[in-house]
Amino acid sequence: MIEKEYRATEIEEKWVGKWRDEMYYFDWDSKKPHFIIDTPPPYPTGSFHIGNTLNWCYIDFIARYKRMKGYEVMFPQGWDCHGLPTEVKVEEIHGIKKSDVSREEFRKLCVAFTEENIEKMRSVMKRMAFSIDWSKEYITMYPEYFRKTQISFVRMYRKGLIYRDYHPVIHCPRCETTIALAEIEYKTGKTKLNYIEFDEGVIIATTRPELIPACVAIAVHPEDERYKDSIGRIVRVPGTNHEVRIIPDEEVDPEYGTGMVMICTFGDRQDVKWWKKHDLELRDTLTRDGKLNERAGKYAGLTIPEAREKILEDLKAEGKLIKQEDVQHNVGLCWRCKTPVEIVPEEQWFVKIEKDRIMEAARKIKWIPEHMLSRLEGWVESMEWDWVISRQRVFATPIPVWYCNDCGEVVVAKEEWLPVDPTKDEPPEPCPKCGSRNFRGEDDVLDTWMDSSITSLAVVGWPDGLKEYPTNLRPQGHDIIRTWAFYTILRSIALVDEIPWHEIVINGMVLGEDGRKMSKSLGNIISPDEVIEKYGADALRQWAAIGGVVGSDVMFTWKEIVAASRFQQKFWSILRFTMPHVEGYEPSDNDIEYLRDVDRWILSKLNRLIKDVNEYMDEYRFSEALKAIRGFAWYEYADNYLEIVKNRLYSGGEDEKRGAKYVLYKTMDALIKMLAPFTPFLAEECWNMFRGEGSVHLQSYPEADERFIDDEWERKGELIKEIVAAIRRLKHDRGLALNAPMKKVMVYSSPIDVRDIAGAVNAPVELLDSMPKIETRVKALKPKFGVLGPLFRDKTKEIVKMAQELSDEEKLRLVSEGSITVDGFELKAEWFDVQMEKVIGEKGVEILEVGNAVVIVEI
RNA sequence: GGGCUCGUAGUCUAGCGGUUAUGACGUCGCCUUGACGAGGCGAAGGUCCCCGGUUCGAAUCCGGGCGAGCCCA
Repeated sequence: MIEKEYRATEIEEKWVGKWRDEMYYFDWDSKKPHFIIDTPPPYPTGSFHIGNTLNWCYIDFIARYKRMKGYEVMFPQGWDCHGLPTEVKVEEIHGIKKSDVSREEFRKLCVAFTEENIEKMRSVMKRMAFSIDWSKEYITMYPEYFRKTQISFVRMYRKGLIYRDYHPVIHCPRCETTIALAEIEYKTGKTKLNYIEFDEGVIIATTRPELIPACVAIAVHPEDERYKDSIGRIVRVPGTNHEVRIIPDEEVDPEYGTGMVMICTFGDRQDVKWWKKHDLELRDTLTRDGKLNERAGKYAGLTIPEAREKILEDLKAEGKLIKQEDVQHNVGLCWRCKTPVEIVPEEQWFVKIEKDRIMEAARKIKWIPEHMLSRLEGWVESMEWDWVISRQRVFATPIPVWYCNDCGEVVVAKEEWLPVDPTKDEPPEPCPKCGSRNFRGEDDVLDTWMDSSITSLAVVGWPDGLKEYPTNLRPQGHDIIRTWAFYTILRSIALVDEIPWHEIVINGMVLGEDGRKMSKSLGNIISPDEVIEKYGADALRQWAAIGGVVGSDVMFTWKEIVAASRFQQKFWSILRFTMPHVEGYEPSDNDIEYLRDVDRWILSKLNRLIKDVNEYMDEYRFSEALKAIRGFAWYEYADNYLEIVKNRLYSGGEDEKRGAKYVLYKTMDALIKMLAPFTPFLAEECWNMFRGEGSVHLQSYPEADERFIDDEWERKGELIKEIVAAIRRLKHDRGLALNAPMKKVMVYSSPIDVRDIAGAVNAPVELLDSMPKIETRVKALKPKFGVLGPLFRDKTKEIVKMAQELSDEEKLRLVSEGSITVDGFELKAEWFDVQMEKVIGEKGVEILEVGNAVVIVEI
């Protein structure tokens, strides 16, 4: 006997323990068509969050579906390990700064920390039943992988796609180190906006007078009438012999200060933008410890605050400081020491961005949803400079380059030397230019996106033989179209001149129950573990499928989880009902002749469902697929079909049962299989009960059997269903139990099989050849004493008696005509509550109209 | 500020030129029917954001407005 309750969490844990990883291993030699997925390698934060869950659910639905459709599916899993957050976390945990220990030592701590985090996330992924091929796992911080990153660097360098140049970086003058954008803290403060005269009619406003020696241009808005004539003019920078030009730019705000702005290298990020855009000269006036250098002339050697004071003093003396006003401004501070950060130019490594080639490739890829391509398009068009790939950090892939200390030659590693860490390894050959063995290793490292943008190549064996390319599918979030998707396309065409994948499926973000993005500060975060613990992984997977269209943001709601787990219980009940009836039954086409109208009807509906679901799955429309399956199982199959055939199954003869058993078997088989990609645990448990052997996940996906799809059968079945529903409604309205027996049911309609109606409504049913004569009779006239009393006082009783003594014919006339005159007295219908009834012969009946059929019920 | 997406019942959502606008949750009645009360049978609930246009016909297409969200500055 099957248990009444479906205990999701218990059953799920059982299967997590039983399933073997080998079920999902990808075999290169398989003759089946291959389907290769370029799975996102998440950052190992230690927690697999609900956003990841949504993304991986989509991938798993696809992977499981494609496997059942006969594909050899590769669902690999990688980990994108390098990066600042881990460095910060490791410093926190060990109470150190990365400069306190050797690079090697610090790296080791990061690796150990990351390994722990990966393990935590892996266990959630296994608990979620993601059908990952763990034998294909890659971890970007390990030499096997970062060798690939380094090879990609070397190859692109040799192709002229990577070069070295000056580029601004953010620098903390106190820590004397470069920091990342993410490491800046912003603080609002007050400062003075200084109006400074450079030349007659050229007054600029600046909050950074100490950077005047770094001024390389002056900008005005091209439409600004005040300065139209000044454009192109050359002026001398005060306190220097340096001359700069006045240039036009739309981004100058004419309302701020004088509408004339000094561009210096570099005061802020806007300066960097202008510097690039107008191809301006570079005047670096700061030393790395926060002082002015020799380019600042007489101010050289002063600290930034000292220089500011001195310069203002001098300008004032010359009468060039026109006025000063208080303004609010945002100042960027080093997150560690709270010193204001500076932007300084440093030599950096770049990857060339070839916009046209990238867009040409992007357009060859199928984007789902389509409009996501425009996000990439807009991004590519707006890019202002090449991709800076060097970072001043430790935990990352080393740049495989040395500099010759004797002749300055840049020595890029040969591929066979890789992997390598130039901060500790020497190149195996002397300097090719001067023969020196005296090198300085590059201590900048690579941007993490350099690791993760070759995943599509790495999963198919590159660079040690590219087994198959492009891959089939990239699934990822829309938040990283401009990064991960963009960089992967760029690198794929740069390295192998081919698109990375045929299709890209974009998932949305997960919103909290309040409809806002999940965040710690809003306190609306839900962790997958919490949901799994309460309702199990299948319920969470159903939420992911049904929550929304692929690509749109999806809200997390507990009620959706509850609805999902209710469906699981319902499906379990269906199985529980089915099992005793199909015990020992083997389906055979010979049983088709025993099918009755309702059997044909539900089989047609089932096969239509199979057809639709195949289509939805092919188009990644998971919510429609699962909705269709759930709707059919619950409302068509359970509520209607099973209710109708129940009686035949319990009380019918052996031959009568065969048609129903055939349906039960075929339906159960198809439904379990179609649920398998969505609810792998429930499906497996049901399969195990139903078939007793094998795994549902190794079965073929149901294909529609066109023989059974038939509009005519559906119309007949639909009519039977409607008739049963109408009779059940009648019983309900009369306060009768739904299985209460009735005297007789007569059906006048096009020919249908009424046998199953009899069982379902518990009454003999007769199909009529002709419409019987139905008459209407007044069943009762109930006097309204509230009306009669005031009118007739003591005569009331006589009136009532008179009415009741009317013949059937007279009563009918009273009702239809509104009054009748008896012995000269006019009786009015409005004095009575009238109850009518339909009669055939002498028997009172109920007449129900169902579509074109008439149903006559004798209760 | 730029780009993209979205405004449909109390809430969330489907439909994206043509029947009575889909479903879920919630609300309100009735019912322990031999799988399921986490169930069954029924009911109420909508200016399909606003204004214009195209069309025989617009929730659906186009333009404008208002509002929300996401990504990037």
